[in-house]
Amino acid sequence: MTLRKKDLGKGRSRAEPALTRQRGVVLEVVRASEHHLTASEVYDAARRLMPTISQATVYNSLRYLKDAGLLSEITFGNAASRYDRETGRHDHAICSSCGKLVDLDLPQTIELMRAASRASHFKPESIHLTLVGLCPDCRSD
Amino acid sequence: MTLRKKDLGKGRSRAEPALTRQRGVVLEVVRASEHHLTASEVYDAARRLMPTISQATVYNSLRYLKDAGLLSEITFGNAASRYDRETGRHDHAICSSCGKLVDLDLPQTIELMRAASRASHFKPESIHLTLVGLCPDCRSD
DNA sequence: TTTAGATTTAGAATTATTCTAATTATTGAC
DNA sequence: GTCAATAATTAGAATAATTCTAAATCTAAA
Repeated sequence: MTLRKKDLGKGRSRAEPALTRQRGVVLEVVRASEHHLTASEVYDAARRLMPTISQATVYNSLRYLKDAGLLSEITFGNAASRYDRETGRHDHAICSSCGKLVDLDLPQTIELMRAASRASHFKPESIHLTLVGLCPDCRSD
Repeated sequence: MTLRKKDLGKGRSRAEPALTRQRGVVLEVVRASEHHLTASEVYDAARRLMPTISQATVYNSLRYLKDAGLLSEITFGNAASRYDRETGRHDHAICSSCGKLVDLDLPQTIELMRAASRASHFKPESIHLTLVGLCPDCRSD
């Protein structure tokens, strides 16, 4: 995926700036965090670096960065999306008690993608696996 | 899970009606549908059977029925929840083009639950697997 | 330097869902 | 059946997450 110019083939070429200052800030915030921030948490942190940045720009930037493959979005249940600096395919575990969300990597998941594709007759694009359970801290309530 | 009386062990027992008329209507609507309705679609259909039912009651009923194990809730991305008459553990496939959502059953998923539990050290409760791809109708756009 | 198109901004709008307070229904006890 | 307690329903307000709008600003290319 190209991040800079886009050749239109005819007429004047379009301006397409790369990472703007605000997008850079949003990316930095996500990259700097140990855990997976919500848009609202990203907004709070970004404002500390750039006090004039707007909420809409944070949302737009998160979408842009996700589409550019520079971060990924995690959704679960009806909770707010969280953003992950990890962009390779991976799985998640979420604590049903405290909400803690961790990344994990199960090589077997990719096999299930093929099995799911066979069973559904869908042309596979991605697979999403989330374990729900009690995290180490919460299992000893 | 008991759906009727609850014995409190001391003092006066609590009133706890079983399936009320409106809950029955909501359950019927979900059971009657081939696909997976959103709360708003359930509300529309339920109103045809019981014109005075309120939006809040539909939400409350869906939650009640889910907790009672009579239907299940499907969430994906930031879209509205969908409700499924299928209550046993199963997986889903969702079309990235038209949004079609289908149930599927992969026996292997349960093994991944154990693997995920081992990798994360979470005490496993449930596992959620969703394939994203192109449905048969959309793969030939 | 000009200009087309992209980006940002503040704030309004939308959507899904939950909450509130008043009313109604149901249960179990008498 | 009547009564009191509790639960459920209702309409509408409130909340939360996200997207949209329209105007202002920036950027890159000509």
